[in-house]
Amino acid sequence: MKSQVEVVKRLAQFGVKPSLQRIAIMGYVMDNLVHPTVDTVFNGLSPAIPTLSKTTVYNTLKLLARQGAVLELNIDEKNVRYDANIFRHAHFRCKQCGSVHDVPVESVEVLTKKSAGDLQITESQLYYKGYCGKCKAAVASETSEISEPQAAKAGA
Amino acid sequence: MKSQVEVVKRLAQFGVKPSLQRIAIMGYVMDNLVHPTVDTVFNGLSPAIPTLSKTTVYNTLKLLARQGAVLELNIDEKNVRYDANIFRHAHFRCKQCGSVHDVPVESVEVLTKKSAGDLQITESQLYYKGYCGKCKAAVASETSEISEPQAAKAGA
DNA sequence: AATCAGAATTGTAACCATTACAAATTTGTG
DNA sequence: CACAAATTTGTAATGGTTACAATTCTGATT
Repeated sequence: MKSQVEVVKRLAQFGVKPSLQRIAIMGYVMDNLVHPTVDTVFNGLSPAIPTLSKTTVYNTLKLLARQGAVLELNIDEKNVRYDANIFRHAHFRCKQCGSVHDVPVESVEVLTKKSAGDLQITESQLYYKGYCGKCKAAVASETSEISEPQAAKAGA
Repeated sequence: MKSQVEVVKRLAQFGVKPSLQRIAIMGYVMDNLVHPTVDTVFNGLSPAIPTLSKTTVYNTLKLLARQGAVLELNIDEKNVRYDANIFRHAHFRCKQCGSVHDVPVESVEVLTKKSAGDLQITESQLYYKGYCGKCKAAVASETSEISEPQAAKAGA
C-alpha cells in the first residue's frame, strides 16, 4: 500500500492537481502493477468510493497518461491497460490467458528516444506475445495429443 | 501491382486456400504497404468486387494474420492495421496525422524469438510514436509560440 | 450434367469499450 | 457568503469488431 504522500508526489511531479478521485486512481495503479484495465480500476475502487463514475476513471487515466504519470499499454486488443511503472521495460501478453507481464529490456538503446530520419520519436513500446509459464505446458500437451480438438482447455 | 501468381504463392506458403476474395485481399495488402485498416481494404476493393462483404474482409485478414501471411498491428488504438511486409521491422505512428511508417530495426536481436524466464515468446512488436516529418514543423511552431504553463511540464 | 457435403461468403444484428456532452457538484478565492 | 472555474457524474451516442444464420460457391462423385 503506497502512502498517500507518495501518490500525491507522483501527481505533483507530472503536473496533475490532486483530488480525492485522482489520488485514489493514481494510488490504485501504483499499488496494482498487474496492468489493470479501466474496468479493473473502477471495480477495485467502487466499493470504497461508491459515487465514483466510470467516466472519471476513463478521463483520469487518460489525463495521467497524457501527463506521463502512467503508461498506456495497447498490448491487449480489447482493452487499454495502465502501468504505473514508468521505468523503461517491455511487456509480454499471454495469448492463452491474457495476462500481461513485465519483461526487462536488456538492449535499452533500442527503446531510447531519438530521431530516425525525419521522424521525431517521443515514445516507444516493445510488446511480446506468446505463452506464459502456466499456459505453456497446457498448450504444449494440447497440440501434441491426438484426442480432443477443442475440449482440453486446462484450468488457467 | 503484384502478379496474381505471387499472391497465390504467398497464400499457399502459409496454408491458405485461395479464393477470389482471398486473392484480392492478400493482393491489396501486398500492393499497399501503407498499413491499411479493414475499412481501407474494403473501400479499395469494393468497386472491383461489388458483392464483397466487410465481414469477409475482417475474417480473411484475421485468417491471414493467424496463418502468418500478414502482420497485425495494434499501434493505432482505434483500428487494427495490416502489413504484408513480414520481414522484421518496427513501426512508427505520427501522433498528429496518424500515419504509420516503417522503421528499420538496427538491433535485431531485441525482437528475436526467445524464452525470457518461463515466458515462451512467439511474436514481438516494436512501436514508436512521435511526429512525422510533415507534422514536426507544425507542432514545433505551435508549442514555441507563446510559453504555455502546461507545455513545459508535459515535455517529457 | 446432376447431386451432394463442406467450405466460404454475405448481411444483419448484436456487443462493448470508449467518448461526447450537459448537468451537477466541488474547490478555490475575494 | 458568493461566484467562477475546475472536476465529477450519468446518460446517450459512436464505431470498430464479432456472432450467427442464411446463402452461395467449390469440388468430388456418380
